Amino acid sequence: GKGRVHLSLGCIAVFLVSKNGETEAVVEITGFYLHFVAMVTGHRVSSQGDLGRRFQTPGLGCSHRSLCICPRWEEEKKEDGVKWTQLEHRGPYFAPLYEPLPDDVQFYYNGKPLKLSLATEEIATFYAKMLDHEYTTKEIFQNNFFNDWRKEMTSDEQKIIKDLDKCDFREIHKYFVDKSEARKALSKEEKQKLKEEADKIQEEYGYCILDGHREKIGNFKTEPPGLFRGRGDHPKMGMLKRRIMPEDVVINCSKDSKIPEPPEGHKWKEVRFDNTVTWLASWTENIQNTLKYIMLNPSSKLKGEKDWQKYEVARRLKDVVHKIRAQYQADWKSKEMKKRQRAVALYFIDKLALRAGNEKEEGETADTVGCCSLRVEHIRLHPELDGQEHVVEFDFLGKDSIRYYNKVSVEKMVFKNLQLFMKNKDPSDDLFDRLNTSILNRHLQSLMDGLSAKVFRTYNASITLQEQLKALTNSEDNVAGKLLSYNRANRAVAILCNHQRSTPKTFEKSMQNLQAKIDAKKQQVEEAQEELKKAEDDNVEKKKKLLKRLEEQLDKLNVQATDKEENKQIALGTSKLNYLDPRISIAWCKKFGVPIEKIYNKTQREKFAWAIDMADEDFEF
DNA sequence: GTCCCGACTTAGTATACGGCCA
DNA sequence: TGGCCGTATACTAAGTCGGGAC
Repeated sequence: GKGRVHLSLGCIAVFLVSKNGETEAVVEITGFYLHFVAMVTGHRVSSQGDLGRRFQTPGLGCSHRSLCICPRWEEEKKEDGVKWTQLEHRGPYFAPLYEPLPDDVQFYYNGKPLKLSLATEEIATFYAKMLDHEYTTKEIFQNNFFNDWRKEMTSDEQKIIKDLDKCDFREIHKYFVDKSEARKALSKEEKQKLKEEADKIQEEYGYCILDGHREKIGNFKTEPPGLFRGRGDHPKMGMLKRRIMPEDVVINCSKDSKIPEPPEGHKWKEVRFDNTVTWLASWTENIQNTLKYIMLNPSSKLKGEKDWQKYEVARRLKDVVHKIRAQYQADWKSKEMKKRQRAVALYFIDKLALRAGNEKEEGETADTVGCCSLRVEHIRLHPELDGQEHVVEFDFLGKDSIRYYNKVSVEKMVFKNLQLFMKNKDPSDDLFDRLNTSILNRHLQSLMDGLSAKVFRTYNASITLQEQLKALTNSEDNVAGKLLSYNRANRAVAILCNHQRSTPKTFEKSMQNLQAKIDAKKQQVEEAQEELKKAEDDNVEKKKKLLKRLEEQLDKLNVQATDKEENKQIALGTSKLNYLDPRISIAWCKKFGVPIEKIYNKTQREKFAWAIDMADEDFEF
């Protein structure tokens, strides 16, 4: 035919069958691989490859047995903004109800046991569970908790419990510690039973049917009540997060589907049939008064296509980025202050992969900033520093209160502009006082369809990976060596995007373990060398072989240690999952003979199924 | 232009799981 | 077989961004 058909692993034959003047791709398969790209007709197929059809494991509503060729209506392009034509699900799975403490587990006030009402007791257990967490030592946390707790007390309790310092939760705390120990110590059979129960819930509530396919839901459980744990210096830490009731929940599904039943004796807040959104249920949480949603798992077609689209936008940026850079450089000299600020901010976003930086409501969240919301106090200007000219020193808290610290040598014009922007301002004033994210994004949109600040992060992350892989991979290396190169390329991106993690608690110990292994291996290598020297003629080859194997093993361990050390405080996962076009990695795997499983685990392979189907070794971002 | 909100992506950490070794 | 350890998954907070009201 006119199009190309991509064959996936396990695919043994493709037929094009004409039926009623329309052609269908019929795919015969072997083994388990049920993901395909095949082009069902009526569809334009570009040589780069449309996403095409990903055939899926058949689910409810699908009559095909071994693979699923969707009914025609699904092939039709949906109207603008329409996300689905059919959506059926069971509604959320609610957090288990509170189980009262046994009578022998007591709360003490001022040294005396005090029996609490059920509601008061439940909230007390939230605090008790967190007793050995650093949170409970913070004054804001304690105050917020105590305030909210008192609100839920009976008036009698309110009269007695007036001082958190006089509250003794230790017995309750111990009860929960013991309980979790007991859970761990359960026999194999008991654990198995628990697992089966969880699987049953997953099976019942964890999937929905979307346009004829059974799709996995991302978060099908409502969030249990507890104490809010914000990140960083959060003014609301310790506040009570209420229990979500069916009466709080809005259900979204299709009109003609089986509408989920609320739990007995309850009703939904609302049932709506909105096919322009992708969520299945929503509720308003009480801490920030914002909406929370139940949505699909990243493995779903809906999410996959969106993800693919995101990378396609970033690839389009690649074509125009030179022009955009030239323009913002020219704008550094603009007569309009507004334009200059926009141009400098965009330069930061492009060069340093900063986030856009929306305004935040003061006092409602931790004080964090992004590019547009930078304040004067967040940068320091050094005309000269460590032998470099025009150095900008950044020091601020970004998303999740992760510190961004960086010293960057910038163009002279940028430096001068920054001096200008900071003139006559207080440290707490906005650096870019004539700019915000909506102005910036409106401008970006005018430069390229679909362009916004975050696209630069995606683009720069992906292009960096591609370049680093090219620079670092040595085709002579063994798989372990190639993987080290991959991790280093990945790490370059994580550093660019400032993806950090706290050093794992077990880091030192596991490093020691690894070092011990290395030492032991070294010893073995030395011994093998001795043996080889002493070996008789007919034994030399054998000894050589052994030595070689040991040396390779030692090599591998050393590589592991290097990798581990370099990764100590850097989180690779976030960029891998959200910023790096998976087709780059897949192409690299194919080109250098590295199994994809070495790069992506099962969940990640499911998420990136679209890319695994699509990318061949020549893929270029 | 500003403010607000809804929908969606991106983020780090806590915990569960499962394989390996003594 | 039980405990240890590294990895995978669960969890949910915290961003981005566009659209509508004013």
